[in-house]
Amino acid sequence: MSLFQAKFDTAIWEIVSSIPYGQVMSYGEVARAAGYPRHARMVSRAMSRSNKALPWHRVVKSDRTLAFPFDSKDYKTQKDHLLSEGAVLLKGKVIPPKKDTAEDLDALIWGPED
DNA sequence: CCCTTGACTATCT
DNA sequence: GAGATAGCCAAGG
Repeated sequence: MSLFQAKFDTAIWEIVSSIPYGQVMSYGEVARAAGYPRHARMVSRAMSRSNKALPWHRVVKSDRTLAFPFDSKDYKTQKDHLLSEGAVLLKGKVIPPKKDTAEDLDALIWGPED
């Protein structure tokens, strides 16, 4: 295992573990927060290398859609986890369950249909 | 080495 | 907003 992976993986795992219940971060945001800008594509690799239980389902693409193919099993698994945490998928985009701001209520009530 | 592969992104049309 | 395009960068063949 390369030295890069050793440090990179640890940094990534820490950030992913810090994502609050029901919330999400993009691969690029995680990479940046871990101190590795431009390494968005490495984030998924670091997560799949983890043997511990990581809330990987809280990591999505920069446009807030899921990274897996729509018909894949992984897509369904991730979606189920997010839904169970109170999030909602609108037009494929994850909407976190914050019900205390007018902005989010507007998104739920007036946002585009399915 | 050179080439290909991604659970990616920003920036054009 | 949906494609296309060009960067991105470690791994593995």
